[in-house]
Amino acid sequence: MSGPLISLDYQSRVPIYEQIVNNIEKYVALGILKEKTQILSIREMAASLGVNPNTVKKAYDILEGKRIITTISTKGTFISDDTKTATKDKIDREINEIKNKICELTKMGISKEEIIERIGK
Amino acid sequence: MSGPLISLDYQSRVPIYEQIVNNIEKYVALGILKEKTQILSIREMAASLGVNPNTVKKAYDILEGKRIITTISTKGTFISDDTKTATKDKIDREINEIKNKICELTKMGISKEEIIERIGK
Amino acid sequence: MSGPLISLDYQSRVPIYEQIVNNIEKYVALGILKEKTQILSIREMAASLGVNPNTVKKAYDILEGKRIITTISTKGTFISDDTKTATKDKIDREINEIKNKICELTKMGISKEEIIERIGK
Amino acid sequence: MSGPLISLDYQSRVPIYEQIVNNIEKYVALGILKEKTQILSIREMAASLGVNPNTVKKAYDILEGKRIITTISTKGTFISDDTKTATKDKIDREINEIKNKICELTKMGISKEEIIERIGK
DNA sequence: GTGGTCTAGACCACT
DNA sequence: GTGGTCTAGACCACC
Repeated sequence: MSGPLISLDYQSRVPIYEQIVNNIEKYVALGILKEKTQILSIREMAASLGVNPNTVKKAYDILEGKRIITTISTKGTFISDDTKTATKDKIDREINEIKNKICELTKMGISKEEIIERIGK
Repeated sequence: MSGPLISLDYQSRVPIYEQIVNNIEKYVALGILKEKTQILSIREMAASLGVNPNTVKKAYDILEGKRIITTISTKGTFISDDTKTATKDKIDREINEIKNKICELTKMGISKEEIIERIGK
Repeated sequence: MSGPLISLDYQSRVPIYEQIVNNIEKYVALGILKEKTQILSIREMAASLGVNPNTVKKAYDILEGKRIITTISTKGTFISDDTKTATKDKIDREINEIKNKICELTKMGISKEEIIERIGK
Repeated sequence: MSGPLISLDYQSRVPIYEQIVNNIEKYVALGILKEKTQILSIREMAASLGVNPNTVKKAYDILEGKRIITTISTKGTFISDDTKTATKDKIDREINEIKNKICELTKMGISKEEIIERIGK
């Protein structure tokens, strides 16, 4: 079994397990990982990334807490039946962060027009 | 001597000294801390925040490296004479992050119009 | 041949074979599965639950040990002639667990009256 | 620094880290561990229980997820400022479990009076 | 000293 | 084979 490429940055302050979480979250949001799809087993994922299985386990635990994946012992790990809420949450969070940043910029005296112009098309 | 409120999040992965740096950088960019203004001494800042003076020292060292503040022996610590470049850098970084986030959202299938609408005015 | 619905929770820490045991124990105690009734064969049960026959085998072995079911070679598997002791044991265990829980609640400062009220009728 | 005794059962199917969670949850619900109290550090707790620090870490992570404790890096671990909701949740769960058990018993043909009688006063 | 992360590897139960 | 737990111990940043 294979899967989409997960990219890790070992220099980042973001821990490996969280990068794995973010990557999978992103692929689910992008629709690349579809509901009920089986994903790599902990051992496979660990081998493919060159990290320790425990690190992958921690990532999977967090994803399970976020209801993005479901784990069936001795069967494997699967994308949840319903990923819509999780995806919606992620989008909401992103929109909010953009709002905050724009808010900060306007407080610094940058006009909305200027922001839009600088962001480009 | 007092100063604008610096907010610390002890749960954050961002170290305290860096949060202090970010806070002061922000207040300078916002024009709340103006050029040549004297800011709290290391000891005062440490006391007001309830953190170790070494932590504040580290923050001030970094701010000095970024030429945002200047320490004059026996006189105290002051916002630099020229904060324009530092502010410009910060704005550039913010704009870039917004760009990235918008890029991610469009990849998730959210149209530019929808993003604009959801951000509001 | 069919039978009452057996519900499995793959997320539970309780192993599948034990969940099967508990389900059948419960149906016997409830009188839904009556004495001398024939139940599904290992293969049928396995197929109907979508689990491995070995898992069902293990459950049936345990039930047989508890004298709740009896297997007659080439004939099939049946609820035992006498299920009263098994049922009585199960009730005793339940009562005990309720006692323990009430005990914990009172230690937390919840009065007997409050517990009774909150449980309802 | 010391703290209330935490009892572990190594034979139990309930993992060590979860037993630690349950113990601390219980002490908080009982009011033995009060809000803002500092609890044993990961290393101290590990030493006092004779388990690995990672096991304690996992327990503390879960408790933090349940907002029962708060961790301040380099400072230590503390009972949350507000434990009322957590305690209320725990009580609600207990009540619910009692309800379920009573429900099962009545379905087995045990009358409410009989249950009350057997539980005792 | 504190917590946070990660590795390496073991053992277990379940299927 | 799978996931679940646990140990032992390392290294790190922060304070």
